[in-house]
Amino acid sequence: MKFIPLDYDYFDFNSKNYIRIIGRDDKGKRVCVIDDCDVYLWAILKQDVSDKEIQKIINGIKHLEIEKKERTTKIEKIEVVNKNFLGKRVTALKIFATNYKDLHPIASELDFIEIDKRRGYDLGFITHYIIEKKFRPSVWYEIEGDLLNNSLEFGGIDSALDVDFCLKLNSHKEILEQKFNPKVIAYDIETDEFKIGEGEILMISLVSNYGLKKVITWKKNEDEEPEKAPKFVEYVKDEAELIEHFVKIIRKESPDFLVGYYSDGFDMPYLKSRSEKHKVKLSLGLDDSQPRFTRGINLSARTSGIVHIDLLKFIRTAYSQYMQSETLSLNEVAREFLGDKKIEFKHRHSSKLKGLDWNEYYEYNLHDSTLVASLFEKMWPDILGFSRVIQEPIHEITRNGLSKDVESYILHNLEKFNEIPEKRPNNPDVAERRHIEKYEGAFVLEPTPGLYENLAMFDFTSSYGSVIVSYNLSKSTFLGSNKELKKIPSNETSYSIETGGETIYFDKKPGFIPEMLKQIIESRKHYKKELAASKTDDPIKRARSNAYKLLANAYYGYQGFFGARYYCREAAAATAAFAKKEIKKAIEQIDKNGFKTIYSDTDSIAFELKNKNEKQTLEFLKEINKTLPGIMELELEGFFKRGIWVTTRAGTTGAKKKYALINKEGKLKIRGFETVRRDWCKLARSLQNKVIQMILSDGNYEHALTYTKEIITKIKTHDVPKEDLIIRTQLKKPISEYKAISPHVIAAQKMIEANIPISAGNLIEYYIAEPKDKSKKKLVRERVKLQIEPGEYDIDYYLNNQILPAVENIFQVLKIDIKQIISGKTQTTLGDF
DNA sequence: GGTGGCGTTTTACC
DNA sequence: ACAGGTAAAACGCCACC
Repeated sequence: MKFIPLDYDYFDFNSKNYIRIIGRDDKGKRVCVIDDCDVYLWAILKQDVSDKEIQKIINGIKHLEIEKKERTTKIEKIEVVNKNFLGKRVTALKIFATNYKDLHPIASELDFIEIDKRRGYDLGFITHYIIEKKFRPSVWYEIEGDLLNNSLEFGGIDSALDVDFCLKLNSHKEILEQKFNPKVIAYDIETDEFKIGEGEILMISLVSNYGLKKVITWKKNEDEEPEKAPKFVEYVKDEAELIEHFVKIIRKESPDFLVGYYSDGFDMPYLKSRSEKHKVKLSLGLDDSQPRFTRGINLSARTSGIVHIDLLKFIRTAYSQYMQSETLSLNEVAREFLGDKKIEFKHRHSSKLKGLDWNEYYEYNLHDSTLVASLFEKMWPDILGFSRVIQEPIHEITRNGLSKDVESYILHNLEKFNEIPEKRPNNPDVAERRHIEKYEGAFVLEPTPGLYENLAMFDFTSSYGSVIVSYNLSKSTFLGSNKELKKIPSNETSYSIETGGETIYFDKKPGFIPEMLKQIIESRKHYKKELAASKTDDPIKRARSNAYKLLANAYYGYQGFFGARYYCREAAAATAAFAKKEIKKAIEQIDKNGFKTIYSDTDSIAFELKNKNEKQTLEFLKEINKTLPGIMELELEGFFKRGIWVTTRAGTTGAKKKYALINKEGKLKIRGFETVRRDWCKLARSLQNKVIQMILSDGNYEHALTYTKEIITKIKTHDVPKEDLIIRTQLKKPISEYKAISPHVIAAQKMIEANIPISAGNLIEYYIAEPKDKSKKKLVRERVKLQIEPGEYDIDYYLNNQILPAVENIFQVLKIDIKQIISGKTQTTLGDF
């Protein structure tokens, strides 16, 4: 039969590990596949251990047993194998045992002096299985096996599972490109208290991608006539019945994916807590099991056989760095991806709702699930693509961070290099790495403030990634520094770079990490090209391209990340240093060839064309690319009609990471300015945006100045609506942990006093109000008010701390002193002094 | 007890 | 739990009057 594996789980039977995969066949039937695989770990031997000694070790460990309450784990066999570890040839013992969970204690028992390292016991059984059997998630297979039909094998697993077929796998063969339309249900709960354990679940909405659309609720107002409720509403008796009914629907529909938004942290734990309270079973699993929660700071909820997805988590790692949205609220994310938005609904406690208010509430609840379902449809190609590229199941792919994604990719590709996996760092290792001094990072050129015309911008494609590949920078290729090496490696065989006052060396013989990254970058290029060439958009190909792009961009950060298996601070430092060297070289070339560099940051260079035209610039680009090392490549980011760079607030130097460009079509590219910062009020941001836009399109300040004066007048006459003055700042940690009590901390305290639940991660909104007593209240935080608090805004604050700083430096480039205009004085020229 | 100056903390961006 | 670089606001603290 044809089969696509979706949900991976494992169980023990007769003390051995079995994998249980649930997926679908091509007819849409639910299928469960049982399989097992070799379980082993590696003991890497020291160099030149004799055969006799090896035999002695084997004899010493082959009778090793790990006694556990529920099982005894034994060594099954031991092989001697030639492998690579961190690029070096090693002889290793492949020690097969009966249970993966006991590999760690076995490793601890291997205390022979000839054994150098123990590896391969900390991958997690599912990852180990996928590597071992190459039965990869989210890919179609032609499979063959023995049907289990009320069989007693595996403790009667098939009869306990709610699937159409259950079989023991004999063989599997990948099939190319077969379409898969998953069955998806999005869900969302509404409660009358936000805190888990303190309120009741009022209603649950369910929306599928095949027509299901429901709100289940036990809340109806007595004076409401039920026939007036929308058709999609289904009433139940009470909260307990609500949960039972929800479970019944999910189990009956048996979707592949149950999708929520922040559902790992809210909906699922809430459901669990309420079901415990009412002593009803939340048996969402196909094996009748309840959701399992992984402990740790970040809750994650796993339902057996039905993959539970918290879309928020996937969005955070896969998209957020490329998104415009300032928060990851469902509302804003839906607006960005779907152009849709949440139905406005003022949340009130359920006791305050009456009559037809409830209908609005139902609609609102349903709409949230509709949004989640649509978002899922949009993101599904990426989820599938990520799962296939990284080779981890969808449950993991949708929750992992970038470092985990990179690491999984590496682990699943080690075999091509005959590599034994490196271990996870232990706590002392991590602690030590975290305390190592930071290394020097990117190069940022200080711009000369001014208004420039006729510009171009180049940037390095996958900059750091291409440096890692071109200079072969990784843990396994790092040779050491001049301070510790007895013999300095030659230029023929190594790359060298200065960083932190020493010279460090990397082998030229390609290492497996740069080689893998090279593959990633090439694949990305390949898919991108294919996409550009085809007339129709292929979401699956686009997704693959996206996955490779994300991986390529995260590799550098991964090597410098303290939690990484393949952590290598030197490789990360060298990457930054080589990138710096290359971009400086490129700037030199640009200036030597008749252009004039204005600004550069990390991997991009903005310059004036001067007397050259666009065609000549592109020809120059081709030429410079011929001189770049390895796979490094510059590309054109764009041509621009005009651009502005300003001074810092202190006014003495050019401000870095802050500029605005406009192209011939009038499209703006604004970086770093307050316009793009969410912790500035709307008024200041939109004014700055307008001013930038007017100056860049006109090339002079007349319109911008007139407009600014209008805004100033509005502020002075208290004519600005409060919502335009709201400042939004994220609360990054619990209130008690703040050493400096800034305005947003005060606002957060006020919210708690007003019974508005907030916690770390929330956006805090407030405005600065006029002080009652003008003489006192010097500090900004003493004038903080929440939007719901009555009061007038503080004119001085908004003029001097929001409006003025937003436009001052921009006008200053055009020699206009906006400060004088704000303070109401007439313009003075130097001549007046 | 207020003020100026400078360092520190904090956020958000590149 | 990817990295470092940078601007800027506001607080915190101390010397000083």
